[in-house]
Amino acid sequence: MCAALNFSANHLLAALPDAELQRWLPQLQPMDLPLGHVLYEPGNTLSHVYFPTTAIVSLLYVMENGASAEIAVVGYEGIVGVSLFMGGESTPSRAVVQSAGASFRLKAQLMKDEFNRAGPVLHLLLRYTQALITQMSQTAVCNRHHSLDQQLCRWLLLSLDRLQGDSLVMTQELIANMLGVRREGVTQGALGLQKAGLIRYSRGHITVLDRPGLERRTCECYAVVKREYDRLLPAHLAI
Amino acid sequence: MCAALNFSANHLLAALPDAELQRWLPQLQPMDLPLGHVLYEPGNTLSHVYFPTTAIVSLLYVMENGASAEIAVVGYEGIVGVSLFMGGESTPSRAVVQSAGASFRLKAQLMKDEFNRAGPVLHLLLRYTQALITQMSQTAVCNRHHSLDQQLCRWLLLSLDRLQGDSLVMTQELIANMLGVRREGVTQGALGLQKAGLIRYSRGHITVLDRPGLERRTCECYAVVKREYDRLLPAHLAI
DNA sequence: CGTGATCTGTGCGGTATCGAACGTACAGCA
DNA sequence: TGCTGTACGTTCGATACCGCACAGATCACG
Repeated sequence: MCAALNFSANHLLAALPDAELQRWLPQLQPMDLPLGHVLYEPGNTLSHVYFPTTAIVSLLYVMENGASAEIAVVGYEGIVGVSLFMGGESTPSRAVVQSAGASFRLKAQLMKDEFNRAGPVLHLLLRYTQALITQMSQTAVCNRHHSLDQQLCRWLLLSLDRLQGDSLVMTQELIANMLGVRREGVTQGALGLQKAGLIRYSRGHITVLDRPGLERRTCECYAVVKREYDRLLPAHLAI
Repeated sequence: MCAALNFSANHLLAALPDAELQRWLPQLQPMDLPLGHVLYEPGNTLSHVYFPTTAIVSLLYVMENGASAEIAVVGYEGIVGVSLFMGGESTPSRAVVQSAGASFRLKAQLMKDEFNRAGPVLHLLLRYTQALITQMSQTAVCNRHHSLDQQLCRWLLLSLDRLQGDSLVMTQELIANMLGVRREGVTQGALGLQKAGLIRYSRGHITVLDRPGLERRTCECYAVVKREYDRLLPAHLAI
């Protein structure tokens, strides 16, 4: 089956017990997410939650002066819209599609009802939320202490983990927006990585050539987040 | 009644419905938290959760090289140990008492049992957790984009909100640890604030003289977090 | 096949923060 | 009264990143 239409390509959906799955299936609405599509805006009440399968979504904070910073990234391992079941219904951040692809979505009320059954769904979603919290915390630490170069590696690895294959469609300008740095800074960093033979890129297409090399070059933040995702959302959730 | 022994000095405890409160009361153990006391270490399973009343607790990440960064701060409005009910039982961060004071604590198993009743306690704690998420996200943004000066103001305000009175016991060295900057940087910032007549300090005692002045000088991050706490944990939770 | 738009590379000055070292001042204790 | 430790102030060179300006390079499309 095409991954885009296979609900179990999202690990949270794949981890649902059969009973829940049967209830959800008719309500799960496949939805393609084009690059740059905004899933929610700061302060807006969510109408749906999204379960990416091949898409990647960035949680982004945009400041008053227009500068921005990525807070976390969500792919096939997660769900976009945790604030819905956390009780706030909205957040001060924005969710933008960082890499085009497929997803499923579920109506907000339905998601809340399912969550409030207080069964396995609740615990699954909360464990995911804790993993997300770790990613956000580590982003804060990384922003404080690590070089643009290291952060670029971390960002590439986090994206790579959420993609099939080893190439991503992403301009340096967009990466700069995510990292909250200048485009020129990303150019310098990417040049370094290319000269070191770790990546190859051209006009918005990046291919990772040496993943272990990237892992050696990045800061500890990547490993911390990875380890915590693996711990909280173990392999038996895999497809 | 002395605030330190009044359970309702913690806003989450104060917001408990009567039924829960009666169950909890015999189990709520008052506990003084001295400056620097570590409530949990990264990776360790939590034995208790803490409800600060007059104490302030920092969630801190300590890197491999010893550098550190504060991720969030918890006072009378919150609870230390959300990972317990989120399902992870531990986090990669450390919880340290930033300002000595009182708290109540509850045994981990008890907290989990209460949470799993899936009643008002669950929703209250999850709303608080979302507020905490906002604080962490905003810390990430602030670390990326704002000056040491602005962050110092933000930090002072966040601490002040969690204290009675307008003075705190805190050396510049400790503040530097929290913010993840050099002690000299804090000295410069504090000098500026003192010259501007916003604070007065000497040997580990800081008094805020002009709170509105601090609010004008800080970045938008403080207001964003404050607004979200007010929204998610509204005034009727107040003492 | 050319033209404009997009993406990437480069240079230059400015600034905030770092890292390290050292000087000063106050507080509590013997 | 003086000693000792802790807290705060100052300096200086190094550097990472910013803001701006502009120059190639490649692609999409008419």
